[in-house]
Amino acid sequence: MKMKENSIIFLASKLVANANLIIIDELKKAGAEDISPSYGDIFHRLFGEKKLPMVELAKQINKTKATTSVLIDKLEQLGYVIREKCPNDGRVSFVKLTSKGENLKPIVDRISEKLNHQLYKDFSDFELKALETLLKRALKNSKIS
Amino acid sequence: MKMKENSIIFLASKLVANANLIIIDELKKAGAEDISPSYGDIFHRLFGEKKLPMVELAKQINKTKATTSVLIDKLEQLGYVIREKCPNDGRVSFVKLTSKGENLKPIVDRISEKLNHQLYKDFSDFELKALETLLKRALKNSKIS
DNA sequence: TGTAAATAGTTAGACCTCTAACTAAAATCC
DNA sequence: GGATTTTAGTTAGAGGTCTAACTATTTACA
Repeated sequence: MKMKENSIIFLASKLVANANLIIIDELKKAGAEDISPSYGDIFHRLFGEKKLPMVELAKQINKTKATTSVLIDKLEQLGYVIREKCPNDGRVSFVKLTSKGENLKPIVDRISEKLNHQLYKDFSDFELKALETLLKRALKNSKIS
Repeated sequence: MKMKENSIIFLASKLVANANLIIIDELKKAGAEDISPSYGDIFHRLFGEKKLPMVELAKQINKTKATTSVLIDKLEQLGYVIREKCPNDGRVSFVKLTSKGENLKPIVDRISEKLNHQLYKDFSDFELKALETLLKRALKNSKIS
């Protein structure tokens, strides 16, 4: 049972880092150099004319609302999203994609698919499922009690 | 085979994030509040009177040499490590722990062990091995070609 | 041998992320 | 109904990370 360093965490963090490198690389190839992987997650949640309050978006992308606010600043500057005041609740502002943002959908979808193909190309369905299940269990154990 | 978002990468990154939270928490409890998880990796490589050139250390902890240099600055300021000029090669400076640094070994070891116990508490040896193996394969596939 | 190329390390500037402190609006509750 | 608390969002300041540009030293090669 003994392991040199926390090798699973170590492996996982390297894997995530490499996946991010691939995504950045693909985005660059697709001409979307101003986008970084953090934004991919945001796009995912907003594709399809969805609009989300900042806090809700933050929760979904697993970032603090402060971080999310800054990310949206940047994305708004670049013209990918806009903020829209909620008429019912003066505190809330919705975030939604502009058409420039929606246009990124095919690119993001393709990158996501390509990434899956590359990372798990030699995995059987069973192995893929097993990896997912085991990670989920470790993740559950990692929740702060 | 189709998956909602890259769920494995998503799970992995959440797992790593949670593990880091746990580590930070434990370090705080142990009174080493000035240390963050990035440093844990550095300590691991240096425990036991080892001395490493900056570039070699950077490679081992999977960071750029620029980042490593800054991290070592901080650690040197705090008195955990020192730089030592190499007599044979004027370009290299070794990094090594001070006694204050070496004293952290039991704490870091205990945290690492505790983390393992928590994350994989309900894993059989087989499952643990499987997770490691599958991650290694995905990691290998993720290498930029 | 002497110039060019490679290597070790640092610094500057940028980006993502966090926590803490703040403003503004809404909900709660005597 | 008015004071308190909660909630949404932003801003400021800090830390970790990166790339690019730089210095200094060493190696290579012609």
